[in-house]
Amino acid sequence: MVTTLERSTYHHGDLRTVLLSAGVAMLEAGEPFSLRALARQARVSPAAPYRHFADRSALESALAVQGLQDLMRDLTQGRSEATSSADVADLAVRYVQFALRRPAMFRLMFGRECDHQDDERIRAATALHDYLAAVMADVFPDADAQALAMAGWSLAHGLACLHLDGKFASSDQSAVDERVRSTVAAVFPRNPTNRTPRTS
Amino acid sequence: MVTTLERSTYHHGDLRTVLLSAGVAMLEAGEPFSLRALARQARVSPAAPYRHFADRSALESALAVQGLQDLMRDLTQGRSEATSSADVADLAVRYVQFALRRPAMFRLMFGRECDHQDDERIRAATALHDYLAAVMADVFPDADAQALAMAGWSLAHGLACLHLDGKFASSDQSAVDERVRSTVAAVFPRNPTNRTPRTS
DNA sequence: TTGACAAGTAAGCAGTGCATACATCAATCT
DNA sequence: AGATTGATGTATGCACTGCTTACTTGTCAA
Repeated sequence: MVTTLERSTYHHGDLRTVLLSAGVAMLEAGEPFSLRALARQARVSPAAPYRHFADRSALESALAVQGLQDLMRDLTQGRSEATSSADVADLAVRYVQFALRRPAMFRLMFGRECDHQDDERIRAATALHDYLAAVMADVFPDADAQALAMAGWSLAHGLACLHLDGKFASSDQSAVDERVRSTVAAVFPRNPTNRTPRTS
Repeated sequence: MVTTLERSTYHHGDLRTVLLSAGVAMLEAGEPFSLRALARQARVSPAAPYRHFADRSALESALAVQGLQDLMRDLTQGRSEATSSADVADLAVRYVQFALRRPAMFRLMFGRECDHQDDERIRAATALHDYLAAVMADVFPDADAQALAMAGWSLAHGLACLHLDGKFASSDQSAVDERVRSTVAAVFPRNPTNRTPRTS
């Protein structure tokens, strides 16, 4: 007997969302992530999750969507409409902070080949890219916002990965922040014209 | 019976290097990588590799060292001493090409937390960073080479990861190259003074 | 020659993803 | 009301994984 079921009803109620939130918690805690462990935590048989997710990668994809939305929230919250050159560095700092604070989730989101058929996932990733491009268009109105968005995202992503990997000594939290900020400043030009927020 | 041993000698001869090169080949081929599969390919019992590697992660670390050295070779070869701003973009292109050409190896090298005790691995990574810093010092003699090296590496790494992940449509090889080049150009300043090669 | 040691093997553990067959419940349609 | 049916969970088992322990085999040096 693999699980002692103390549940009164046969049906779980809302297994899918329970699995997802348990999965998030499991990634947060850094525990080894597996379908069986998840089922165990939900007090459900090892095969039950397959009623809600085609396979392991589908579950991972769903978790990745959650992560992308969380990341998006981290990036957007607390930012007013006014944008300056320093805001770009702030975004990078938040991005790296997310990766270091939730390494397992970050790796799940980016460290494997993802399911490109998953509409929700594509939407979440696209939203992130679009937001970045909008910020860039605000800050650098005379430059190619798409190219800058790609550069900014790539730079932040690379910083996050390399820090996660320990390629750069990441002793202190604030030290990392400072390094990210100065790295971004090294390649991103100063805000040329401090415009008012765009009206559109 | 898990393996039919047609080997004449009991001892394999040079199992360690055979395992390593078989591992590289396996990553290249995109086959699922496992210790047992490796042992199978070397026509050796599943426990034999443990004579040469403490555990799976030690083997992976050794493979990652090979990958880092290969990457270093890709980056350094064909580059003359003369350095211009475009050379920086070239390095990024080569970096991304490496990742796209050998995705499994690239993920092995960077996609997991690595063993920071492995001296050889640290040395390989440091060599890469130092090389980059030297190039930056050549191309931008008036700037902070360390910061630029970090920015350059992060940018290239981020581009590689995001392309691998399919975050940017990577239809054509040359299209990817062009995009990488333009992205780097978007944030890296033009070469201020086209100096002669440094003499030191 | 022999004894120590390195380098293999055999067998088995716990854990994994996944497939199949079966049990149970809840809602729907006569 | 009562039968049917589909969704949801269970039981069981397969092939595979990393890893450990105990054993065997060959090599080399004293």
